[in-house]
Amino acid sequence: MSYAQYVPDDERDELAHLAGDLRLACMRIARRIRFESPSSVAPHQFSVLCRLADSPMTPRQLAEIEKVSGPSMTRTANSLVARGLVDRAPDPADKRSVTLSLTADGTRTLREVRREREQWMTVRVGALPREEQQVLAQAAEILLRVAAR
Amino acid sequence: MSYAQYVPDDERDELAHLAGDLRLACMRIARRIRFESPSSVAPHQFSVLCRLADSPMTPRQLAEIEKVSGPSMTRTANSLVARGLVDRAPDPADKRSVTLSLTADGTRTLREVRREREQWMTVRVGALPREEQQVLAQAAEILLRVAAR
DNA sequence: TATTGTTATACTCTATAACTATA
DNA sequence: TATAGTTATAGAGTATAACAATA
Repeated sequence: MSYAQYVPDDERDELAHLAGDLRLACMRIARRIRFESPSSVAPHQFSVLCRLADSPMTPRQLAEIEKVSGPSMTRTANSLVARGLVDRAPDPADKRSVTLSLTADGTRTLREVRREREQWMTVRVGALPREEQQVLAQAAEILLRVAAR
Repeated sequence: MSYAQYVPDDERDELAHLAGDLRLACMRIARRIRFESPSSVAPHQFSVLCRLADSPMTPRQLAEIEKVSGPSMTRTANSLVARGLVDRAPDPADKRSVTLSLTADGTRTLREVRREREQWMTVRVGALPREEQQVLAQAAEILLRVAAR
């Protein structure tokens, strides 16, 4: 833990305050986007579609990344396959394994859902003055790095 | 919708891009904080504790704010009352109504959970260079306003 | 008659344990 | 024997409909 090292009290307070504000803002925004962007795919389904958009994967890989159990991922995958958004193909090399991938319909649906969700943020950021948008542009780059750590 | 007015194409693209990045960053951060801050209270319980920390409320008010049904809120409140984090008191003026409020234990638990969640962000923001922390400090203030819109 | 809250019931997503097929 | 995936079953969360008590 990097807090063993000496940091003046007021700087630590400032950092804690900044971290607290950022966490609160991110969680509130995420919550409102989830609530206020009515979507045809549930959050856990959306996550899976996003992963599969990066690359096709096995159920096991998806379960590990999404931190859910194997049976849960089977269920989620089943619902997406049933809706025609995901394709389940047997692996020719290893007959125990299957590969999940987005269908054309899945790709289109994912794009639509993303656009709906972005709409929430676009409306609000668009209403801000130019200078604040520029601050957010710098912050967005930093926050994406933070999210990836 | 404010997009009826004329905005040059490249500015609109920039805005869409900024909004997209911000949404992605906020949702990823929120997701990781939820996943990686193992807490004894589930997300929906945490939300209710936060609301009750602001002020005592009836189940109906909570259900409306949290956008869940009455019976769902009854269930959530029951679990929190059973754990001693929330107190359910009959309203002397209107005998149909009850008032939910945090117990001392509930207040303490809420404070602990918040600290755990802030820890995730504190570690990562603390690792950034001074200049980036200053950008985030400006951004935090703006984002809190955005979250409140 | 309208409102507050609860109970009854059902659906979804989650998990663990047991099972099948393949390596 | 170990691994990939599914099926079986149960536990929480959600919802709607029906009910009780009170206004």
